[in-house]
Amino acid sequence: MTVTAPEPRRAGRPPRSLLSKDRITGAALELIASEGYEGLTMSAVARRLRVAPSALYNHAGSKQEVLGWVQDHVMTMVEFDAFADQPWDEAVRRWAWSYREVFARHAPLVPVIAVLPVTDAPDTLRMYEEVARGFQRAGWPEERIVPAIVALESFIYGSALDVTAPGDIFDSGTLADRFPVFTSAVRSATVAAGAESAADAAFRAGLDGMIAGLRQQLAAYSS
Amino acid sequence: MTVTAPEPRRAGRPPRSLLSKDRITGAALELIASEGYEGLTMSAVARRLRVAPSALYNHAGSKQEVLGWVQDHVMTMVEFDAFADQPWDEAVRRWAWSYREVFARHAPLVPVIAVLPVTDAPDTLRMYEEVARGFQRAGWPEERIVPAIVALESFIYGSALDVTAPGDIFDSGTLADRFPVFTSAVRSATVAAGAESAADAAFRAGLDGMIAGLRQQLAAYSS
DNA sequence: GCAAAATAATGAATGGCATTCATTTTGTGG
DNA sequence: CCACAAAATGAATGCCATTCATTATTTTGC
Repeated sequence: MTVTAPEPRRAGRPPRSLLSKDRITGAALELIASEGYEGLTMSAVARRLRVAPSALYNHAGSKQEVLGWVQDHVMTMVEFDAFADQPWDEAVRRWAWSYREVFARHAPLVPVIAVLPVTDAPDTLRMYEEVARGFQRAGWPEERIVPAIVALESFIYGSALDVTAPGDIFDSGTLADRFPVFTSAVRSATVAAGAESAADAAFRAGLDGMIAGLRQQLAAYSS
Repeated sequence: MTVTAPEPRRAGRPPRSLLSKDRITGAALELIASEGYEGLTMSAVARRLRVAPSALYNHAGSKQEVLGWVQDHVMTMVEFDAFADQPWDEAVRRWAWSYREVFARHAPLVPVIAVLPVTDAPDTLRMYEEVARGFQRAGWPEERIVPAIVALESFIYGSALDVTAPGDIFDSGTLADRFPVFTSAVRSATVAAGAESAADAAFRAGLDGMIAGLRQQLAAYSS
């Protein structure tokens, strides 16, 4: 009985194309899930697709571009359906919590987003469209919608990074006695947080605050 | 007349130490100022200090550690003196604007901060101490101070990233007609922003909102 | 005061990375 | 059917952080 040989592929265009934007994105996502972002290299993606690294460059111009595809896919995991049937406050709250959770698991994407235009990211645009409609329905004047969304997003991205921080990030160590107020406040907050993580407590406080503050701006505008 | 030869240094410990934490940090900061963060490599730092790259590793364990030193220095550029003599709202506002401006010029540090403990960053701790005191003086209960600061910081970091985004980041391109509400809102916001950048408008809206929302939480707590 | 150890430099690797290029093969449109 | 585009291989490039053996100097312990 003969085992089918590994049979390394010869050079030259294969009968049927081995790669595509979707296949590359899929392999990248699998890799991220199993190895994390440190494991996301062009070589690793190629290996997973049983292809030479250089083959990827027939489909993607750069690793950055692949990251852009990943990013657009990750955006589909953010839940924004609450905007369809919930009051504005509640919809924003659910959207924001989901958004943060997704990007906390994809923190290395956060700095990428800032640089990446949304132009070729249809799924990302779909989310923005729905969110903008939710704001509109709640009575937001058109020119204030985008600033409000951007402000919320900025908070969400920053908070997603905060989730990945080590729990003892504020440990002042040997310098504690030089900074008594802060040191005591950190201890006190840790105790008060209880089961909830410090990051969750901060996100809750900030999000509720921002929603209240934005609603207040809206009310001021309406009157 | 003889020119003093370049005289390459021989191997072996030099009479007087050429490197130190401060000198390395200084060289890194100069490099960042002139070349940006892409130019910040261990080789470039070494070149600027007229030293072999490997010499740096007698003083820093890794590039990450150097980045930590840079980060602590950058933190000293954030202005927080308003907490000494201004009402809470105004002090927070000034601190936040300054904080965002500094880190917009050092955006690549933002993801680093999230991971980096504050333990060995005395200047960073100095800022936190002063800010915490400001909150305390304004009547904040001890256990709510840190979550509020973290929430503000998260927003600030996210907004600093937003500043570096290209102006047309929300250009929906050929897909515009599929997302009419969002597309129109983007246009409308751009017009309304006028001279002010879109990022500034969003930051203003978000910051004012969050300050108002936090103040409201404080009031609810006090009563 | 002297030997041993710690310190701090050089210079030569190492291995990983994204990316480019010449080459080969195959599919496709005029 | 033929030229050209598309899609693969494999070799090479250059950059990067980091390690290690080596050397010279200072510091420290006896």
